[in-house]
Amino acid sequence: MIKQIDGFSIGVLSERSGVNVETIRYYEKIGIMPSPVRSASGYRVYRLEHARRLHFVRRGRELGFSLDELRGLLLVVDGHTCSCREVHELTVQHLADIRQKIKDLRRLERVMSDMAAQCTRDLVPECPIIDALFEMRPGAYETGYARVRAERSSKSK
Amino acid sequence: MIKQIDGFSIGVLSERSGVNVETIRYYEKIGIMPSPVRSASGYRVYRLEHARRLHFVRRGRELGFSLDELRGLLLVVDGHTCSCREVHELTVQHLADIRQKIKDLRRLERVMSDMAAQCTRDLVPECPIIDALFEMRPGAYETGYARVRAERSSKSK
DNA sequence: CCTAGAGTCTGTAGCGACTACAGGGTCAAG
DNA sequence: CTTGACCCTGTAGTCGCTACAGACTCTAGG
Repeated sequence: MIKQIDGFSIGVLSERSGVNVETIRYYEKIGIMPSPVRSASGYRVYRLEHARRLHFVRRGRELGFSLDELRGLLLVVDGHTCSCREVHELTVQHLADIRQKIKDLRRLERVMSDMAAQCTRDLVPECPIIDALFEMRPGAYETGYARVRAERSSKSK
Repeated sequence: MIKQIDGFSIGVLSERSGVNVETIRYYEKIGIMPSPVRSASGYRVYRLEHARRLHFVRRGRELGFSLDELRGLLLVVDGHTCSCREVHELTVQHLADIRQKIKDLRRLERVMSDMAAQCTRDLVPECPIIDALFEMRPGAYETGYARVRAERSSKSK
């Protein structure tokens, strides 16, 4: 049975939470983590509540919340002003972002695997991957610019 | 029929490529884009080859290549030292990264949507989303740290 | 008791990939 | 000749850390 009596150092907190020592100090500096009590020699002394909070932050980061979003969530946590609706909204928005990102990455995956598949590896001097990167897909970037360009060109002619 | 006679300004290149003016200058500074000829008044004068190259870079960025990776690809492009194998390797590695990212995001999506679904929105004072963030999943972070922590704790006892 | 090594402190600078000014010069239209 | 859009350089800011430098403190071994 391990007795964790009172406080522990930043190094222990770091190991316990898996968050880098420097990162913990950084979190303190930007107000994500509260300034803990200091020992006589100026060392930070943490308690279980800090570990709990830091775990919350780490978990939130893993789930892709920005530190700013976490700050908001922590306000809810701290102030018991549990405006559950806001939290829910943030979560749903975040979820939508994730789904969009997945969609984008899937499209990307398709393009990349096509590119890789076309490569014959050293058989021809031309590289289809390089070519694919150079290739202009019409309509991709010309949604708004083509017109402006045409105007410009005819004007400057 | 539009005649693009000779050179064009950074603004035109920006519109044409969809890359920010500042970003183009930044690319020049870090050696991704070559320094173009200057007009008498010091304005950058670009040519089609620049547009082509910038398009390449933009496309690569869209596909998630880092500027450093693109630098490598551009070396291949420039030096005709088309070591196709390297390009292919880079692409395959990149593809693997993308697939991993998709996997991670899917897991994330599941967790997030579970969290959102559990939320009863203002019915109870406890917020299941917040709770979920606080919740310690055993085994998630304790792969390497638990042992170390146990050692430390028993040592420092 | 002394010393070596590990841990901690503050503060600053760096990363990637930009973006946003500030404070100037230039150019074309009216 | 003025106005406004464009361009120039250079620097500082963004996000979320990470990596020092240079100093202090603590602990275990000899």
